Amino acid sequence: MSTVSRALNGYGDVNAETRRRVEIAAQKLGYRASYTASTLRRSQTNTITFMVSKPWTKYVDSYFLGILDGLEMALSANGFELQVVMARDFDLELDVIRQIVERKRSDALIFARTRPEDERIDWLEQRGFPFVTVGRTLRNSHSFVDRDQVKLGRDAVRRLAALGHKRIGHLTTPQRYMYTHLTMQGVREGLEQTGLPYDPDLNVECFLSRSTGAEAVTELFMRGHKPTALVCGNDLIAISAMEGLRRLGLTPGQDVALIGCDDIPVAAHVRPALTTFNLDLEALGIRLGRIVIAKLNGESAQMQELVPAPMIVRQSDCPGGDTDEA
Amino acid sequence: MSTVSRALNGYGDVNAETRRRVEIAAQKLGYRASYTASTLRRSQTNTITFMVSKPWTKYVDSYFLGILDGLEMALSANGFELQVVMARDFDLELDVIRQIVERKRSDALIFARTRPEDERIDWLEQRGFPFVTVGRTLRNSHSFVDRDQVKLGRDAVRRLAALGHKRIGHLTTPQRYMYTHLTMQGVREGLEQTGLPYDPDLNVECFLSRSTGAEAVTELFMRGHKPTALVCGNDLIAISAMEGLRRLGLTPGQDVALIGCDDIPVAAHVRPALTTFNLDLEALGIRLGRIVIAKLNGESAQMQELVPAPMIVRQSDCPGGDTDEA
DNA sequence: GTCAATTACAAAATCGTTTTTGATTGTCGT
DNA sequence: ACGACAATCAAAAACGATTTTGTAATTGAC
Repeated sequence: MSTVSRALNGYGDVNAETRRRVEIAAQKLGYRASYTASTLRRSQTNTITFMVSKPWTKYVDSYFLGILDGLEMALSANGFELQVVMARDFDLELDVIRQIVERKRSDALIFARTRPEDERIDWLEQRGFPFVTVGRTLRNSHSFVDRDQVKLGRDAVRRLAALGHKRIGHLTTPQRYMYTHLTMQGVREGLEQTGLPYDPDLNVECFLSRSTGAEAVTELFMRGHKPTALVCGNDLIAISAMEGLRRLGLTPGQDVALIGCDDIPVAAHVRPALTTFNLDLEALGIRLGRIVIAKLNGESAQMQELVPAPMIVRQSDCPGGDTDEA
Repeated sequence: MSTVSRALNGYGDVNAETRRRVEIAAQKLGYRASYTASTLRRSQTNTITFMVSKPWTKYVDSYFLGILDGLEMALSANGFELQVVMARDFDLELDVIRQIVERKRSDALIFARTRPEDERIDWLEQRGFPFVTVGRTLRNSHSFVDRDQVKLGRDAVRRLAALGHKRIGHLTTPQRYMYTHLTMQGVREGLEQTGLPYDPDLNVECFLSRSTGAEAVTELFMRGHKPTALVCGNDLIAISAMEGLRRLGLTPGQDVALIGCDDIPVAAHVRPALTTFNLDLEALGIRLGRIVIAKLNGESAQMQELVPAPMIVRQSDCPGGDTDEA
């Protein structure tokens, strides 16, 4: 029995001939070690858990799936299995985490959509349970992978400014999330660098769970500060904003420039084709996997990586008619 | 020890006072039964596994996530946990399934994207492992939930025919999948019912993993059979097809009518707004969960449910200029 | 008051592995 | 020829729960 175990797990102390015999017997009998029993004995699950949070419904589109794709690749290459669990509501997130950690269901945890102050991170740090996040927090005391949101915001504004725009609106993602704040910071920096004034009234917060870009545009124009360009927190917001502009009798990509974010599949196919920021989600997932594995191998240092988000220029970012002077 | 177990699991044979003491002690110590040990002893995992298959990358958008949302709801309400695993490639699907079944990681399996002849189903049926699929097969010998694809294809054609179209193209999803064949059957039935001839040359197969609608349109028009309307296997194909039509100098929703499928979030925001078929993925997930639970409770009958897919009429299905007679 | 039944808890067996410890055999050097 | 050592394998302990079986105290019936 013990010999079989050692043979199948490739340990020493077992004759080559014996090992072979064990292997063909296992093959013939269709024997595989019970995952449960194995996990119980060696106290590690060989499983990494990715928690996907609300709102993760169809509106977030590709975001999680892309990451998971890369992550699975990195993990399975190292003998780990990827498990995905979902928290149906914000309130349930911590419960889900506790369930996993306290019942010892996983070796490490990964989750995205970090908040500026994130209780999930506090809780995990306190217990010393290994985890990595997609996204930063205010403290940044942990390991993470993130897109360079600040640069992204800066780049968007600088491009629009270079095209001659003077009043640049920002349809932001929910301020609950840290990445929104980083983007906003980038936008401010971009304005500063190009000598444009920062006007908080040009920001409107949108939801992730509904296409609220159109409403945001209406709101923005009703306030009276008519922007000639819009930085949009994601592509869906941008596409919905186009709709809102049309309702106001404006032509998106002609009267008002738009820049989206994420480069979802339809971004290239809408009219005008959306200028946006791409992100190699799969690569991000792979990095995530590498960091987790390093952590489980005893690497105790914080590993923090920022990945670039290149701009994909299409047609929606038209030159800016400066309506004040023109 | 045994008393503690029975107290915490709510069994009899334990004094109310003792139970209370156990509970507060557990609370104070933060004790939770190890999932692994518990699973080993009672030989059931209380976990249902959903396998998501290739291509499941960003192009499939919301499909899986919507189902998972509903499924999680149904399962957690019954004390089951949902686990998601991914097969990175078609070849790996069976391996993943074997891994789960043979290593006893899960009580039941769910997966989508069934094929006309599906070896996964054969394998599972042979071992008697509980499973439910999203989608049918040629034999339909198992439990499933599916959208009424035939009716969907029929409805699409009938609507277009009623609008005066005589040559209706079909940009199909990959023929590898069963649902594609069912839709095609529906399209044929629709043509029959409206007295239109069926011309296989008006079908073009598209990919899920890339936006190939535009190429398909080019192909179709190069063949010489210029359709005045297009039934598209999914919304992304439809939106990409619009692009292809424009390249040919045609105006989608005016020169050529389009009907998509799935009602992805942007469908309402593109120009022309896409007429498509909706599907309540969450409800589908809930049904899925109910069936699985019934199966685990010893229900041995095949449970097969078809859910309707209502048409969402927007602007892309314009009246048909019949170019032959006009 | 005696015996059976009930209640409440404790002890021991069990689930299927992995790991530790123990035992047997053979080899080698001196 | 003897002990040391290596190579193999077998036996037993351990992982942390649940379930079965056992036991003591209490209750109830006659």
